Amino acid sequence: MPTKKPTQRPNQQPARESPQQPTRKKPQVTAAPARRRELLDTAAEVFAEQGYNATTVRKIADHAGMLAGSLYYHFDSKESMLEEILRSFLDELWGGYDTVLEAESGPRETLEALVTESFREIDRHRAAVAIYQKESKQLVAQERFAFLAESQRKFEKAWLSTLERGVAAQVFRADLDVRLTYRFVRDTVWVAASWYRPGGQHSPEEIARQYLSMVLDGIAVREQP
Amino acid sequence: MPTKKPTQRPNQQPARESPQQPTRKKPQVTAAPARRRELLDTAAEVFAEQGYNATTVRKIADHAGMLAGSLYYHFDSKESMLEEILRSFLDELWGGYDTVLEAESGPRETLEALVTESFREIDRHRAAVAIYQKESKQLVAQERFAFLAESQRKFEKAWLSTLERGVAAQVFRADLDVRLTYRFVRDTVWVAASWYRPGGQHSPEEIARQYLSMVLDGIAVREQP
DNA sequence: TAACCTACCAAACACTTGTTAGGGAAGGAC
DNA sequence: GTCCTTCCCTAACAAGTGTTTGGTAGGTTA
Repeated sequence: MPTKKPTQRPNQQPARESPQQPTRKKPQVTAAPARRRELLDTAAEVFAEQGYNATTVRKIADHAGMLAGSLYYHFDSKESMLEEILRSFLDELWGGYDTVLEAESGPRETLEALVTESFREIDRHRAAVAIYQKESKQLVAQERFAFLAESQRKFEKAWLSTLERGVAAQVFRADLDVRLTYRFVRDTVWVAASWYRPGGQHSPEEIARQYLSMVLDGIAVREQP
Repeated sequence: MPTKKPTQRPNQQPARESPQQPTRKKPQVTAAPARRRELLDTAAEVFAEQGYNATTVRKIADHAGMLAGSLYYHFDSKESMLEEILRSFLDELWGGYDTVLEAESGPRETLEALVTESFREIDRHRAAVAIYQKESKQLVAQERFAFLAESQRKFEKAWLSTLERGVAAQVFRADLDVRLTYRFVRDTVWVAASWYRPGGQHSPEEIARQYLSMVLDGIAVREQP
């Protein structure tokens, strides 16, 4: 009664380059990643829109055109979907961040690059970012999501050290509480994921430019000589 | 911490013959507000900490030292608790905002007053603000929570007009997208509820002061002799 | 004294939740 | 053809969900 017509989709390649062990019924981790990613993407959309707890596996299955039980052919559990979504997002995020940090530019250039990179990630992983924002606080308590805490520590260290370098180099103001500034910049950037829509009138780089202009120079008109 | 699980499978059919009886007294709306507020406060804490959907009425009852069913002596439903929490918060918020707006000060003073008032509300209604931040987006769709949408419109109007007045008066920069600036300021302020803890080392006014300093003047050092 | 009200408990109810077994259609491999 | 793998469906399960009903201890009033 509550089920819809399952949509048949033209199948793709049966990529099979690695002969499986005789272990039965566990294709989840090694199966063809195409359909897997597809399902994870739709799951991420629903998670982001309705919240993780309010999202039932039946809703995800609906959006994917299949039934709830069928999801368990691809994934171990609802929670493992969430974990994989967040993991792959953080992996890519840190790929970009590490590149920026290893460049060892000046503090202002580093901050600009971090902000720009962040908006690019929001552009590419809008759903994952929204989920991260909403749920990470409750998830870090679980052992399974301990990698979130580690990421947060790295994150804080990267931003704080950049800000402190800037204060030392006298390019950032010294009269501000650095931790407050950190939270200010961090939140300012990431909250954008809640309203940002890819394909809008502003590119990620353009948004980053304006945000940086506000954060660095403020919104007040400067007194001119 | 007594936890029982009396769930049973087999069906039962107890005698049930309760015809039209005089409707039971429903003191929910008119009862002594003391206990009511007490329960709403603990409910708000749990909602804020665990998220509305992840919070069961049994958890709320646990925190209040009673059983789940007993909550229904005071409230109609779980949802009505949420509604009352958000309603009373918004009522007080607009009490403060309207006072600021009716003063009709200059744009910069108005913005400063709005930000300061916002941090005061975060200080007084931390839980409600956190709930509002997390859940309002999904709630506005429901007719019951239409008052959230109305509040958002008023909110946006108040901030946007203040910013536009400031641009016209040449106290705020004209080269920025006003809507982007609005979201920037709005998010910057309210996200603070996610990490702010009352009784910390910074008073709401002090936090407002530093935030305003960053938003208005930026975090970069100004070039000055 | 009895009647009444307040604020709770105890126990269930109907429904939803994530999850699991078993099965089967489609298609390539042999 | 037969075998095997992939991918999904049908149909249930047990635990958990918000909520309702009836009852009751203790205080207040008549």
